[in-house]
Amino acid sequence: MSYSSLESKFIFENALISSRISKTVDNQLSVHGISFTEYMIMHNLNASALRTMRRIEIAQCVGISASGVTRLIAPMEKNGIVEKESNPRDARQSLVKLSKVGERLYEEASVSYEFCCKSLLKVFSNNQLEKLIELSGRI
Amino acid sequence: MSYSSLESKFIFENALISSRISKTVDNQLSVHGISFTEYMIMHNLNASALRTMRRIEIAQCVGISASGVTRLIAPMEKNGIVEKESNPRDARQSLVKLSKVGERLYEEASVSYEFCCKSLLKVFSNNQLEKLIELSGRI
DNA sequence: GATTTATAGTTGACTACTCAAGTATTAATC
DNA sequence: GATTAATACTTGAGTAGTCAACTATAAATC
Repeated sequence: MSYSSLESKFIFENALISSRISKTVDNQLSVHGISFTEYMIMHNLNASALRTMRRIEIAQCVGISASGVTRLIAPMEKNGIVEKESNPRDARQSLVKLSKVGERLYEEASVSYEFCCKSLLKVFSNNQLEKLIELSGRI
Repeated sequence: MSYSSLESKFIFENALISSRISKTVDNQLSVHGISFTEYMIMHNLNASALRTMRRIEIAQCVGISASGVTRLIAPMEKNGIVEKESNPRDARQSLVKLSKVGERLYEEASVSYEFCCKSLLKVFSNNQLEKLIELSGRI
């Protein structure tokens, strides 16, 4: 395959690689009944103060739109993974909180997720991984 | 944000970065009326012998399923970008050929694509890009 | 050469989003 | 303090795929 530049080559290959990665992760997480995006949300909720975030914050840190969050959170709430809370200071906001059930599910799924990440990246040394993270972080 | 390992950190960040990249590219290509995936298909068709490929080959080199190709190619055919051909040796196959119109559209879109890639990756030297391509190629 | 198995592609039903427009509320401005 | 502008979120309609089941054809096997 011919490329006009290194840049276009990287963009092409990155698209292929990351689609393969997210399919693998999705597949691995499906035994817990959740998607990669849902796992990312749970990860961010778990790491935040009070395990609570605003919907717009969630959108930003998983890279989807506000309406994407609305549609994604609805079934998670129905399944008891997250709970809806309101901010008494601002009635526009609808806060999302990781429930006890969600916390346990997150911990279980994390085992699969970690395993999956390690096996996807097993060819790399820690040094190489750090280099890769540093480089791609600049994009 | 806390991560359990370098591996999981990379997988998370890669997902965010590549979603941002493909949104940017999609946006840039939208002035030509095509998506990133369509551009990738045209790129592969243009690079192949006789500018013709089987649908399964297309699926593999852009990372989508066979049915995804069917649905993606249909409107491209309607718009005259590609043409359907058949293989006299194997009646199951339905070949896809880049038309003259498609070829010109590809060349025009390539200008935008190249520009977009370069501006996304302008922080990197050629050496760094090669390192990045080499490293991520191992995944 | 009939049957069984594999391959190429399509279709229906679904998921996971997107954008544009709308509602509700808060903040800024006059 | 009324009006305007901005923010937070939801909703309807649409896009870009997925998977499982199907049809058609070709290749392998008996």
